[in-house]
Amino acid sequence: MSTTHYTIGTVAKRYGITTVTLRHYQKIGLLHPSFRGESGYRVYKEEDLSRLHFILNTKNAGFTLEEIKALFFMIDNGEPNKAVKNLIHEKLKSIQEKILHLQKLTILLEDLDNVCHKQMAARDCPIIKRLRVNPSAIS
Amino acid sequence: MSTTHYTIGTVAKRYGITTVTLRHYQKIGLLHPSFRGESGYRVYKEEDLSRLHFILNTKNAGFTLEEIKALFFMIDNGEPNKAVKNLIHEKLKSIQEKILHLQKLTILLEDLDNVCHKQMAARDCPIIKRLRVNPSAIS
DNA sequence: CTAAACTTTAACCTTAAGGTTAAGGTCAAG
DNA sequence: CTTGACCTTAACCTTAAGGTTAAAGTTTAG
Repeated sequence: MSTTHYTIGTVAKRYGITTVTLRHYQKIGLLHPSFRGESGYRVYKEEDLSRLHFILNTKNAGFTLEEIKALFFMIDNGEPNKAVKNLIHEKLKSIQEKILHLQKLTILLEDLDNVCHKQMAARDCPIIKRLRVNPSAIS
Repeated sequence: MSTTHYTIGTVAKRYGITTVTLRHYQKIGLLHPSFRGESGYRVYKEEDLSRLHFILNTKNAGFTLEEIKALFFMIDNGEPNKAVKNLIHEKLKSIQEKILHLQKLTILLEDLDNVCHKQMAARDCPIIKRLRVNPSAIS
């Protein structure tokens, strides 16, 4: 039950991040160390690490730091789970849109690739001509 | 064969961009007006508009302004088309990676969504617990 | 001729998520 | 006790692609 204390560097190493990142998280109000030692050094406790876990995992799940802050707010204020689900649904929607856009780009680029022959000089390449001349070749 | 001249605002309106954008393109060396009038105003000619077409189309195709600069360099220096194709292939590869990543995220988020019930308080939500507790639940 | 609309420049702001640097204080090991 | 590793802060830099603002000069329409 010994309440273990960690300095910023120790925490950073353990989680594969940098001390700059931890200070940044503090500055934007995402993760504050439990307290400061006499020297003014940040002191992190287990519960801080748990919170950091959450942050890193959620970030990895594609949420921005701002969104994670919103999540914490919901959790701390006992808001209904519905809000959390909504956030996830919005995320899913925006991801679907991104995927769709990228798939369109893929088709376009493959198309451009096909009309183009290796030996040609770049300035004569149909890719170039097509991009240069036709205003609505690409949407 | 009248060489038509355009001011920056006219060009911007015609292409649905702003004058800021045009100045920006000039600053980064992407598009220079053919010359300046007596007043110092930028004067764009047809060939500048053609180049602008190319820029906007290519940008829409997912290339960054830096990459478009590189394309212009290839074209101007008569580099072989192979270089252009290579750029496209790299673009395609990075797009595929992005799509894959987004698809993984989708699965993860749908998974989280499913384990979560609307009525619960956010702090008790399995989503939250899962994200909080398990360091490797998310990759 | 005058007011509105347009243009010029430089310099700063924006998002996201930190990185870098400077100038200094602190802690642990030898 | 001193050296090196670690910590502090503030302030600025980074990417991408512009947006905003200010203070001034120019052009055009009524």
